[in-house]
Amino acid sequence: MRKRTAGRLTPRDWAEAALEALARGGVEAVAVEPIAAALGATKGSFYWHFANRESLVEAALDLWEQSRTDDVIRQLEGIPDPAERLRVLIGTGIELGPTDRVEIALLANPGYPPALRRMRRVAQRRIGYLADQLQALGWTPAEARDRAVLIAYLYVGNMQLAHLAPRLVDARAHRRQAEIVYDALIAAPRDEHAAARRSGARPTGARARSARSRRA
Amino acid sequence: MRKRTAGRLTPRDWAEAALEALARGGVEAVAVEPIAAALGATKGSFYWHFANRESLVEAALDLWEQSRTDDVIRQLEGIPDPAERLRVLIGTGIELGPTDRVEIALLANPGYPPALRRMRRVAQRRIGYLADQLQALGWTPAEARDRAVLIAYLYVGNMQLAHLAPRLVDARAHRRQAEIVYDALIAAPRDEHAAARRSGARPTGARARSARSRRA
DNA sequence: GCTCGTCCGTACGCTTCCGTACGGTCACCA
DNA sequence: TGGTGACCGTACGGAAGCGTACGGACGAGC
Repeated sequence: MRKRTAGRLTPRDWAEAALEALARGGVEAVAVEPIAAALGATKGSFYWHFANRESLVEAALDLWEQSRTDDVIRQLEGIPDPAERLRVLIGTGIELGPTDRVEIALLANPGYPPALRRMRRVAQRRIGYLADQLQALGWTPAEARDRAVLIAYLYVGNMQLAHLAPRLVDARAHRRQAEIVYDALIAAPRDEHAAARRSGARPTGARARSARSRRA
Repeated sequence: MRKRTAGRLTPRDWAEAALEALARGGVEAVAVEPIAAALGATKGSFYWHFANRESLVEAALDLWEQSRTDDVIRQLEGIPDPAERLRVLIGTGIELGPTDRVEIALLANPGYPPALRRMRRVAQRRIGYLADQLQALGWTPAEARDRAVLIAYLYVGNMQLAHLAPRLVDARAHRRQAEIVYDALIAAPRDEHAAARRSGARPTGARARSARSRRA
């Protein structure tokens, strides 16, 4: 819905406007004429910068892919501790999830290969990165990968359901659930210190409870 | 793609054909003329049975909703043990997930209220049912609900990613991951017998491993 | 065998969108 | 200050799909 600021439009302007349309209504909403109207321009401008609608969709998808991989990973590079990286990723990831309507829209188009390719790449990079962090925490490569896949499932599922039924994902419930996930799938296999730290800070939490019951 | 069998078509015929279109290409693929062609009929027939395209989409959605709630639950009623019910649900649920392209297609249309309503109902019934089973296993209502939500996340995420990258979900990996989920989120909080049984049957598994490390 | 209601085909207008053709505008540079 | 090329608007043709109008076929009941 942005209006044109300067007199001239760049391909980037069109791609960003297309990304907004993508977030609103999926691939089918990336239509040249409505986007042109939203930009305060006409098709004459569009077909100067792009060959056809297809290339506009691909440009928008590229923008999205980059924001979901490189940008996120670069942002996490500042955090030295892999456990903390995972915490931030789980937290902000799920926090950011509901707002990422583009991904929701993309998950929808089973028959659109360009979107499929990018989703696949994003998923693989996510899982690879998660597995690396888990290995750094002491999990074997095989265990790390299985757990990374499960975390990716949780991420996607949470995003979808948060969008469907926001009540499921209020802040408190989300914190509780994140804690369960952390204890159940992430917590280092041989690092009882961290677990004790968390249990100490939150003595009635799930971890302390399940640990107790397991020792009983 | 079914052809017309008898001379006359029923609304049910149209709804089922629409459901197939829904599975293939999402809501936007539910178009009157193509479906009429697939049925070997024309729009003249369609507009006799339905007021407009909208009502056809809703009929298809109703068909889907029923198959995802009542039908599944009724099928599980035959299993007496709640733990076994959950095992079957996790197993066949994830097994059946990748084939359920309708749900994938529906998750895609954030801006379509009729689909949203039904997805919400399905999600809530799923979570409620899962929570009931978990309570029957000894979890408190609050814990059962959090875990049920997480399992629903896993279900949806698995379905999505299995569709995206089938290699992530080969049978072996899926079995391993299901076991991790079972141990981490489901296994009864006070029932160490079941855990021991599973550990005995699969001594090098994740549960035995993490249990050992937790006792160390 | 006639009638009537059910069911379906054909034909049409309307809208939305894609892509093309072509002419106009404006900055910049020689 | 005239020209050039980047940029954009207008106008058009075509395709796909929605919904309507209307007429024909066909079986059930009288």
